[in-house]
Amino acid sequence: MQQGITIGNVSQASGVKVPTIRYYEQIGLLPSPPRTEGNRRSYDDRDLERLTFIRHSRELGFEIDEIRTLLSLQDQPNVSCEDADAIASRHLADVKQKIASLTALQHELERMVVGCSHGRVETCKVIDILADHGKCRFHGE
Amino acid sequence: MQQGITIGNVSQASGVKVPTIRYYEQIGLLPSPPRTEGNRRSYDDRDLERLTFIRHSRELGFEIDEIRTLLSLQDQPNVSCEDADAIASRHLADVKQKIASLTALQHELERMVVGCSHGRVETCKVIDILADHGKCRFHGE
DNA sequence: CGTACATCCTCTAGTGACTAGAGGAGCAAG
DNA sequence: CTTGCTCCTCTAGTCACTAGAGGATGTACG
Repeated sequence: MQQGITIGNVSQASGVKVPTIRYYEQIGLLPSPPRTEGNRRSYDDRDLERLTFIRHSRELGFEIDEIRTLLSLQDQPNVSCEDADAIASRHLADVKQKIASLTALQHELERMVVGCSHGRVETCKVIDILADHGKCRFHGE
Repeated sequence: MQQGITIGNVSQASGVKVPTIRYYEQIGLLPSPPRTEGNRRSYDDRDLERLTFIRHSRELGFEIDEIRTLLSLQDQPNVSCEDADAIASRHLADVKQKIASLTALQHELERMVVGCSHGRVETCKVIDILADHGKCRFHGE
């Protein structure tokens, strides 16, 4: 169990930037670590794990509040994982929805770009479609 | 050419909320309209078109600065539409990238949810994968 | 032991694109 | 004339950071 890791090293190891780590501490997502004589933050392996968990969760698109819940669940191994399952499932539904919406958007943008006359603005499909909602097939989100 | 439209009506017609219209004016995206004697904003059809253009562009995910460019292009029908094409193409590339990333994310979340034991946290795949980056197949954006 | 230089500290303010709310004025209908 | 709606300005809050100022501490080298 390593102790006394500096913020710079825990940042490197976890992939979370130094100011972000301090920000997480400020909002209470990461516990305030003990300080050295010179007032520097002193982390241990447990903090590194926590930060890695956070970074990974953020990469997967979870919000800070969701991560708060997930972290507290992680600390209680005997509790039902129902809540974690619910958070992940809801998030999955969001992601699916977003993909559907973005795919519709992609088709619309393709139609715009392909239809572009590459000439003057007057005959440009890009501007044309944006100006006239009726010509657009995208009604997503 | 209708004139003297209230902010409420132009909001209804364009689908842009009243405070958002005022915000667009503040950041210079929409020109400041003339005022009535009672100091109310007085819009015309041209403003409505502009707002519709903006709303539609926002729905398609364009940023305000991009919309600024697109709007100024729309006002110059004889200019080459190269710039508009470039903006749309770049945006299309972004969207494709985002879809790819979200799709990878979707698979990872599915793996988490499906693998969930629906029992205690200790054996929960959701928490497990989040905690251990090595078990995750998602490494996107 | 001195001196660079890297790393750390706190604090405030800025980002994008709005949204919420306070506190007040104008306007149309009954 | 009053009720209730819309409108006005202004400030501050949202989310998840990021940037920068201004200063203290720690470390490597000569």
